[in-house]
Amino acid sequence: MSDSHHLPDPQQPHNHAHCVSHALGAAEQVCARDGVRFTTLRKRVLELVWQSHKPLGAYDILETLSRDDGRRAAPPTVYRALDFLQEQGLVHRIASLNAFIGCPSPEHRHQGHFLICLNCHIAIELEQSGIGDAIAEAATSQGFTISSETVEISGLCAQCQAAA
Amino acid sequence: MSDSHHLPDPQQPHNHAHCVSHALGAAEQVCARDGVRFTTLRKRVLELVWQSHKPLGAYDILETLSRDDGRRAAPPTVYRALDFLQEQGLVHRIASLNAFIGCPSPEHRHQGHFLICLNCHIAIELEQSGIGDAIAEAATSQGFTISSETVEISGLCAQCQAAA
DNA sequence: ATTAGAACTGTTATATGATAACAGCCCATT
DNA sequence: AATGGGCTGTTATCATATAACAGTTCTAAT
Repeated sequence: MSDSHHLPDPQQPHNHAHCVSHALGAAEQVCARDGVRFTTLRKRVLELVWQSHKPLGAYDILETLSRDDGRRAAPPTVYRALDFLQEQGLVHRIASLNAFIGCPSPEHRHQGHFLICLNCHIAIELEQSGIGDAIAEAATSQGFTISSETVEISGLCAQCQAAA
Repeated sequence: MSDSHHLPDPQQPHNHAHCVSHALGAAEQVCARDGVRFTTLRKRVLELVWQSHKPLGAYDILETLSRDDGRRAAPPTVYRALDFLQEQGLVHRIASLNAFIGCPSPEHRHQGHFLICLNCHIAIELEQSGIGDAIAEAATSQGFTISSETVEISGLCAQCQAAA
């Protein structure tokens, strides 16, 4: 499967089913490549995370899961699936929101850098931004070795500004 | 009071009392300038946050406060003080740790960018790093208007690497 | 096919972080 | 000295996350 086509801009109206199927397909591939199990539960949780481009709380996922199954799921069920998905780079955690969002390009491991709209709540992952370089440079200048980065920029997206 | 002298490197041994008195002095000034009340409680909380260069949890502060007073303080007491201190730019919140750290230069309002050591837990605020510019550029290119930034880099500081 | 071990999921209980709502106090201005 | 706004105390509760252990399912090796 090729990834050379562009994914749609999350802010624009688009056929979101494509986003979901792309994400699930990419996830299958990543898990197969890495020899880890993409179980039904993990797939369901990833699918729920991808229900929109808005970061989703673990308890929101839990509630949907519980509703779908008719019985009460417990937090560890969801957190373990989310832990797995994070380890595989299939979802990112947004620390400033205590929430999770699907990664649009999980085939290469990376830290997510996000623009998060305070109005529509959509989070856009920056893919080629120069932020990583600036961070690497700052760290190097202090003799600091990076193991993970949290970069979350909140504000107003272009669409919401135009609407206001 | 002049701020033209350099503050000590938090990672190096230093007379930490200077850090604390500098921070409290700066806080007095900022509050006077902005016409807000630097009450005893707010001062105590700021002092506790400055007890080290490690981000400190709200409940850690609460516990110390309770111990000092002999009676049980309640969470809102601390959270309200922390909210105030954040609004004045006197402390920053570290989202990835659910913790708070004193700002070394509160006289000019800014977002903190941090290097956080996973070993010694010291957080170093980057002051002139180019990260802000890279973020501004990325945001502009997307038509995004920034209202706040969370930049938290975790890894190993120079001292801890040398020690290992 | 069988089975033993590892990995995954279920379940209960609890830890940890943060806020809502209201009462009472303090203090600056009149 | 009165008054009103801002600060603090207090109780209750919500929100997020994890520990610990039991039971189930899958995989790999026989």
